Amino acid sequence: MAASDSLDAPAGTAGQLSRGDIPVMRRASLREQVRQAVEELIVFGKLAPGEHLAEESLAELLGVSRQPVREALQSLSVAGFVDLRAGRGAFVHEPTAREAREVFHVRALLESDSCRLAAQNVDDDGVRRLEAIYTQGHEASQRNEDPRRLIELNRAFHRAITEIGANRVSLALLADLERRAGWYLATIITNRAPSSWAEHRAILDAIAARDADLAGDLMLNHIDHSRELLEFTGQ
Amino acid sequence: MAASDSLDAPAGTAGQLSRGDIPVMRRASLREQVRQAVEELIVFGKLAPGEHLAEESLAELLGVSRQPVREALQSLSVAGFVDLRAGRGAFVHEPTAREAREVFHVRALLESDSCRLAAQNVDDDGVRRLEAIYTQGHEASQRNEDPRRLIELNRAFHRAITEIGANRVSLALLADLERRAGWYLATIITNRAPSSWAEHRAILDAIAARDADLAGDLMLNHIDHSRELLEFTGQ
DNA sequence: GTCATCCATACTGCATACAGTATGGAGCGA
DNA sequence: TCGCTCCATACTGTATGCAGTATGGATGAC
Repeated sequence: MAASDSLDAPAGTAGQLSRGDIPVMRRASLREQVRQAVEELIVFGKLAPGEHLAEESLAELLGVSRQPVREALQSLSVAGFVDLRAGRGAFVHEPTAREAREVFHVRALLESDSCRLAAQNVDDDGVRRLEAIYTQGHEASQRNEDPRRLIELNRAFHRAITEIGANRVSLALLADLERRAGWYLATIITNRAPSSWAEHRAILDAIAARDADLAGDLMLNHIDHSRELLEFTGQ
Repeated sequence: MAASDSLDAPAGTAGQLSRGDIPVMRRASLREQVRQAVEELIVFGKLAPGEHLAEESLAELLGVSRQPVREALQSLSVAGFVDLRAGRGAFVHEPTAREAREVFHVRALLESDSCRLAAQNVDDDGVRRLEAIYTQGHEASQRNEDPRRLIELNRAFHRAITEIGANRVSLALLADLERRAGWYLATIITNRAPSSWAEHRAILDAIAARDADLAGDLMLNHIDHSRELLEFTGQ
């Protein structure tokens, strides 16, 4: 890391340091902390779909004033976790099976494209990074480790590909879609497909071979295939 | 419309009316009005990229308090029109050529998919609606009408297809992307391709024939093709 | 003249205050 | 018993107040 290099240098030659090289713990804004807290409450089911989120009571619960709570709720509204009814306030969004399918569909589109881009942009270092995650995931999967770890590794693999694809707009959209998808998985989706590391292997090979079309098609099938295995409650 | 039907009915039988059938002018919230006002100021170049948007002065300019301005700025930040720097406030976002390309790319992806869905979902009424817009656009284009009307018709055609495609998640994302794209077109893009109604004709035919794959491919080429004709300033 | 330090300024982020409105139930009449 | 009206309540939307911090220029040291 550049910062530690500079720290190793003799005192007085710290001029190489640039802004942010030595970050200090800067507490995130209250509205951001509130946002994360409320999102977790929703994702973990502590706040049920349809529930009215009164600003005052939420503020008291979290030990802050209404203001940051308001702003957090508006942000969560954009992300699809709550609905704002004019004059009524915020209510926990009630996801439908249709909506879940749509989110997964769009996610498949964007990830497939990112995968295509990744195959075009990837360098040897990127391939090594993917290999490392794949090995971890493959082994963890075969050893039947903790499901949460498996999910985490699965996400890591997908995110790494998206980052190599390097379309920041797509990256930002996918971040939101993934969090929504995670919520759906935790609530209205009763049965999820196991992540297939055999398919991941094929995708990785296509990327390593810089075969963009193949990589994109494989990823599309990979996600759409798993989507068909999902079972939705309701609708 | 259901409302007028009911209004034609004899007095006293108004029980058929349901919520919202007779909407009254309900002023949008201040934060929403501020949001739109500031977005227009940015899109029309009244506020230059990089400019600092101080809450107080904006509030005074618009005749409201800081509160709705704050909330509007946060909303505009999510939409990509302003950047929020912690402790510094809001600055008009400075779009790059790369970012513009990425937005157009993602837009092409989503619209192409919507087009595919449209070809699967469309009914005869939908085809007629597209035909009507096409005819208008084609003729207006041949008569070389006001560029703003041409742009409007072009948008109408694309939006109609997206609506027939009926993926609401995609629809919402595209609405945002289109507004960003409009801004880029107005600022950093110096030369835009004329909308091709010949290509629109082919897309419409594919939808009418319910040929989803062809429709999707045509739309992808249509947008990606026009993207290549764009010339960007900077970067 | 150059550089570091200090401070006045301006503005954000959060808290509080106030006015207006949606809502559900009590009360009243049929 | 049923339905309408009216009102108390609770909560949102907006305004204002206050404390903390980033910034740029003035001031002084070298």
